[in-house]
Amino acid sequence: MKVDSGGVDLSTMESLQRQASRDLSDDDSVSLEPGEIPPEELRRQVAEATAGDRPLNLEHPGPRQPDQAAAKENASAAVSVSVPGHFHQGLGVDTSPPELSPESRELAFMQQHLNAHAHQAEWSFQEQFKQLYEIDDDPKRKEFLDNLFTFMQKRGTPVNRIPIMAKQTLDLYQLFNLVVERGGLVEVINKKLWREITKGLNLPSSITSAAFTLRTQYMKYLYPYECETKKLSSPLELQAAIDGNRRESRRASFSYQYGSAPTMIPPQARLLATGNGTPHSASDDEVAVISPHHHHHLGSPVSALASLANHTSALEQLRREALADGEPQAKRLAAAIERATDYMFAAERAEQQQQQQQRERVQQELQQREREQREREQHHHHLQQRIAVPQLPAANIKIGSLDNSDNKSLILDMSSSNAIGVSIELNGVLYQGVLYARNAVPTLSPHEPGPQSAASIPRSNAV
DNA sequence: CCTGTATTGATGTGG
DNA sequence: CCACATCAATACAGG
Repeated sequence: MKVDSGGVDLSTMESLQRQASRDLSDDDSVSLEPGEIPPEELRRQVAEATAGDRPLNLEHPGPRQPDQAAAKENASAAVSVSVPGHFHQGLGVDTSPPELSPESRELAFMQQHLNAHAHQAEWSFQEQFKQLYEIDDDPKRKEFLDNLFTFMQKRGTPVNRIPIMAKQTLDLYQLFNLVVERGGLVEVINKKLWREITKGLNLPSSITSAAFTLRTQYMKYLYPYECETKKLSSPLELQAAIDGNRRESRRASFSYQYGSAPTMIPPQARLLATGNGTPHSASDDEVAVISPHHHHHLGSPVSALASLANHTSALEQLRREALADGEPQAKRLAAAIERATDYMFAAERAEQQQQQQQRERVQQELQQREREQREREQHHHHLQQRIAVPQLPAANIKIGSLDNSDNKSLILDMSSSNAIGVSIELNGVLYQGVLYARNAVPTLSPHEPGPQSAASIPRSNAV
């Protein structure tokens, strides 16, 4: 009934999966306890299923996506062995342990680590990966996916699920190619080339929101990689492109979150998304201290934004709780948090721009001073240091006197990448606590779905 | 059951 | 009318 994307009949896979789910209940060979199946056996089974000879009895249909079988319970055993990087390797060959690239090995390690704590949550993920690898035989696909997943893993936003579109796993490889062919995500948005992309992906036209969905998925799963490997655009350009398309009067959202927090930032906190630039809106009685001396492991704008968004989502939670309170004071607190959030993004963006400029300056200056050795060295050193300034939003953000009328203060300790210490003083009463990131960045926590839940842009993404 | 999240598809809107 | 943005409906997972 469906598309043939890339030479492989996907309907085959569907029926295979359906049958697999049927077999689930009455085949003992796989419904073993986790750990009982020797790796060789698992690999063999995966290979068999992969080769299409016989369905892998590890699936059951999920009501939401009947075609996306996702068996957790019975599949858990297989999971620890079948790491994404392996699937293609095991394709119809199995027998000997596949040669793994260092990346794959790392991935494997991490997955195993993860699975040790989360057998359950992992199968659908594995299944989705398998499908993605199997869409066709193109060796470049394997290479691309390996690189992509490794990259995402390293930057702290591991791909824990494959997006679904039109009841099929979205072919990230194909999507990436199609977009890059057209000059990258920003170009595609600006030139409105989504139609071509959806055609290229054989997506049915019934998905009227295809353009939007593809864009959001791309931003989540592929854009960082595009930035890294193709350097076709910058996040700021992307934001500008999105803003350019945004409809008037609609609520702007801080769309580009780099695979992190959902978009529940209140409208007031979104001046950044409105396009007219600089963070102006903060009232004079607010003070934001942004001190970027916290070194982030990746030091890229990408991770900085992700981290920032993490923090922000926690803040947003706080804000809502305050809002839900109903007390006038709490409401004002909520407003204050909004402004704090606003400030954080503003500051972050400003800082990134600044650093971009610095980098450019560095380039120029380095060329200029080619001859004057001594001076050059000084500058070099100096500028190197400036480059090295980490881009994490802030170690400490302090907003004082948030309201003219009362004495309040909000202090955010963001020195940890996974938690925010929050101290709020309201009329002499001190409220204090720690907000833990819901999507802890590099931590492989069993139930923590990394980017997938976090990065989603779709609507009701309340944290 | 409730909440959070993911996905789909209807509807609205600007060009 | 097309192409896209937005949002409501729906459904699963986990607490």
